[in-house]
Amino acid sequence: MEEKKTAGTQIKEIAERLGVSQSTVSVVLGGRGDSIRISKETQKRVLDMAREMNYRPNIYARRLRHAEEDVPYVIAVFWRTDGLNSRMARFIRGLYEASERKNCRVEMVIQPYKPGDLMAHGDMLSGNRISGAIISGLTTADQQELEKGDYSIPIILFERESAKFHCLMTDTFRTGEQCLKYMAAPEVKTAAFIGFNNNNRSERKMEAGFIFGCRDRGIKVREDWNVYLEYSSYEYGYEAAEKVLAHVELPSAWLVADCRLAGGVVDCCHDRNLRIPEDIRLIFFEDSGILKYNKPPLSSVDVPAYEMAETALDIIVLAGTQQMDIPIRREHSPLYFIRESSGKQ
Amino acid sequence: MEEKKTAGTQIKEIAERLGVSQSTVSVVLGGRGDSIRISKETQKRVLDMAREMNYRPNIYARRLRHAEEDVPYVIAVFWRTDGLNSRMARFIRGLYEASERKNCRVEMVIQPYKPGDLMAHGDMLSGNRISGAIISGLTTADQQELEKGDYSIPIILFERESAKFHCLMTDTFRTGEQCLKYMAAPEVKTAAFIGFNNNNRSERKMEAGFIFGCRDRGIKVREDWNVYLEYSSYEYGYEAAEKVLAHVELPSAWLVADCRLAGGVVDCCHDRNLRIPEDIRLIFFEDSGILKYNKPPLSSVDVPAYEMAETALDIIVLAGTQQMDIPIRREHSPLYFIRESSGKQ
DNA sequence: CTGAAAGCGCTTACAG
DNA sequence: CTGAAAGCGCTTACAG
Repeated sequence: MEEKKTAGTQIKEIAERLGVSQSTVSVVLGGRGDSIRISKETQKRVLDMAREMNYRPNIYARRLRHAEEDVPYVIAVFWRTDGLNSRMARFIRGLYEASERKNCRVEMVIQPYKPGDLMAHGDMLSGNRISGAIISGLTTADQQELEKGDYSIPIILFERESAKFHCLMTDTFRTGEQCLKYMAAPEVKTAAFIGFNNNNRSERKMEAGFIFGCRDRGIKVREDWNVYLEYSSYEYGYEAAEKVLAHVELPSAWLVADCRLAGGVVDCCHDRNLRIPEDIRLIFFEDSGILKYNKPPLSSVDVPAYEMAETALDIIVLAGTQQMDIPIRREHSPLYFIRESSGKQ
Repeated sequence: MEEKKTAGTQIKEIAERLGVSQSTVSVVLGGRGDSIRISKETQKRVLDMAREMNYRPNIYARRLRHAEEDVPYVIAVFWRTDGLNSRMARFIRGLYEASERKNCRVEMVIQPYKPGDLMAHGDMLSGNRISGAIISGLTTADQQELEKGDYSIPIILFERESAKFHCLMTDTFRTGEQCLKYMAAPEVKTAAFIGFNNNNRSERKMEAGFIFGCRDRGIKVREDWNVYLEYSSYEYGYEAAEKVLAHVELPSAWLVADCRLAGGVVDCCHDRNLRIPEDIRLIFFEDSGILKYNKPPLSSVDVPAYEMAETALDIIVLAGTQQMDIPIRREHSPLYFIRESSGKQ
């Protein structure tokens, strides 16, 4: 009465209904019915009943039973569905190779989530179901919900500030300054930042660093020249470039917060007969394959996914034994890919 | 004596060494020492011993203990480390969204592997540790090793033929024919295929389809015009284009087996003052972001990762209850992205 | 050919 | 504040 049963069917139930023993059911369901010489008829009855009762084996019970020699770290990687791109793949690779270098077994569970709906997978984070979690692409709302919970596993946020969880980030303020530095030149008169509406602190700091860099160098930049977009696409990039061009004086230096805007930005400049980098200097955030082989090659700056993966693994391993009351906060330097579009050095 | 113990430390051992009970150790290690009011001293002793003995909790035991209401399918996705790109991310997304549509819980474990070394992770496939496996990027050698084993879970190969495992593929012969059809025109005189050395049947069939299509239309194509590369990169693409250009008569139509060659191929044509598509028509295999925004936009054909993910999930769910003696083989139609580079339709 | 029982490693009432 | 015991769902010797 009191005791709640699990929702799913278990082997025991199948056995009871059929009036056979658990082992018989287990063996048949495990595909070893023939080798153990269970009668064909019994096998069929078991299989039919399993189907009828919609039986699904509990993988965790099986694994426990098999008692693996070397228990792996089970690491959940939460990634936004709209960010499932090559950067995610790079991160996975980084995590894999870090685990090889450290010679520790890792099982990577990738858990996509819809922005704003992270907590739909909240049960994964509680009850010690995993060794640790890495969460990327968090929105402010998701983070608020997340912070409400109480977790006993290490949780690592990417590019987000938190007093409660471990944070791995790039120093974006400095990145903004540095990007301006790469593009600055005596002839550069104005600058602009093309970013997003979504209230992301990390990006704001990049913008701030960029603007302060401009101030230091006497390059004009005004908040109302900057453009804030809803979304990243070719079309938005084109439109953003048009808007900026309505204001800035040439030559100008632009820091663009997402490489998926690159095609549109570059084409707009081209359509207006503006030369890159002579008239417009450009650096994009995130280094995708489109940039390097553009004419001219486009400069970019990217998150060091590879190193961040290694640090994340370090934290999870450490948290395995250490009691970590104070969350770790680590800033990595970004990766700069300086090519022609930002002007000659 | 007989009985083998697991390699790792268990809570029981810690408790024995410390002369306390398992529950005490469990509670402290679970981070609930304070709320259960275990003395600070005991807590410290437990924590220290756990560290000393290098204790790592068995996640599977924990999960079993928590007896989740709804047991998920645990699906391992094997992916080659050198192929961890946006296509993998797209596939993960396809699998995730398919699981949502079907309303069935899926835990995706992504297991990167080095080509030629798949079986280093072979234990994951045996002993019913997972509900099913999807293997992408298999080399011939890896497949041979794989076929030797005996598995009771559904294993699904991507773009590989097998009599033993389920196979999800695109009809590449037809793809080759179809690509030629898109590029064929009265003025096209010759054609060439740029591919790889690696003996991949799927690609060979694409080449064959392409060549037979040429034959049907009286377009000249000779095996020694075709180029087979070691690797995919800008440089190899450039080099390949140079080699082909030493032979073919213009205008010509090329089917190029990997989009990462695109930059080099396009630049080589450009450097020789050849126009796309007037002099050279091009279609690439795999649709990456570089293609669409090239000048001119490049045509491509790609694997329908999204649909394949859905079919893969179907198979795994089906195999959960059904005894599937005969492996399923399913051919999906590829996705064509026909743009300017293949000539006007 | 089939069944009863042990046990994988953990957590959690419950009793003291 | 701590310990003994039950049990999560499964598989596998072992005995019949």
